[in-house]
Amino acid sequence: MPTLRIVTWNINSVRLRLPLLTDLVRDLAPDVICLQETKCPDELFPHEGVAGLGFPYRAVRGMKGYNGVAVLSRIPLAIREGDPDWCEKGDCRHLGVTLDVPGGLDLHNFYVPAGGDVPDRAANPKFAHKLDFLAEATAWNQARGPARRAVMLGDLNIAPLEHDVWSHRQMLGVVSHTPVEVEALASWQQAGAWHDALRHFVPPSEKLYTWWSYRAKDWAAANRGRRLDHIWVSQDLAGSLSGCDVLRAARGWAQASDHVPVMAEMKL
DNA sequence: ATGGTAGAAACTCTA
Repeated sequence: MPTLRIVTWNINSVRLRLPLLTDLVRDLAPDVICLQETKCPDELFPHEGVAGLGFPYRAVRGMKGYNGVAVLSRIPLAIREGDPDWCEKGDCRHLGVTLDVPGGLDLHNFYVPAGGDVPDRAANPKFAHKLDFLAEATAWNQARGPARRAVMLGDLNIAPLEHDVWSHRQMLGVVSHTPVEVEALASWQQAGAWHDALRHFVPPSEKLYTWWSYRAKDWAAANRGRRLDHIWVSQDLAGSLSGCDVLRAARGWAQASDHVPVMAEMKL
């Protein structure tokens, strides 16, 4: 039974942190790596460096300065055509591919808008964009029906559960954990009947973070993290899940991203 | 109520 390891990581500049991918590959041995915030136009993507790490199949969707997603794979893949241009912005926040495994496997790599600082749709256009993006994604999944043989992952910029943040009470008014965002994410998850691969293994009573702010004096001592990065699988794959990992040590690497890699393993 | 840090890019935006 072939094992498939999939990693999602908001790398926060693929060119700056290309050397850290070596450490990620060493520590997690992924078959597929999904990146967000590559901040790199496609013509400048470091293809040779990534190929040298053992990822001959790559799909990239980047732009200058902001956003950008990429899928790096040991397994052949095809870029999905016809997926939406979210909020008609052309801003490189989604890349859908089909992996060439027996039976095929759809993989959707998302970078959901962060949403700015003020959790008010009327006062803050970035928050409105985040909610609109989530509503579009929900409608998209609703129209397609429950996902089958599919993985949905990325930096979703929402920490949905009480123990996905360091203090539920103190975070209720902070963008990423407000009730309106949490409800929107739950609607999306329900629309696709997605199964949370990390919480499949880690009980909801246990704290679990994938992001720690750059602004803390000592991120590890303060440990005021949030679980913003997610891996969801379709219900038909839930029984195939065989493990997961959050590479917390990556937050302590030299020139670290503020997000750490998150891995799910399944026996296909 | 505010500022703290980081990256890309280019004198400012986004997170």
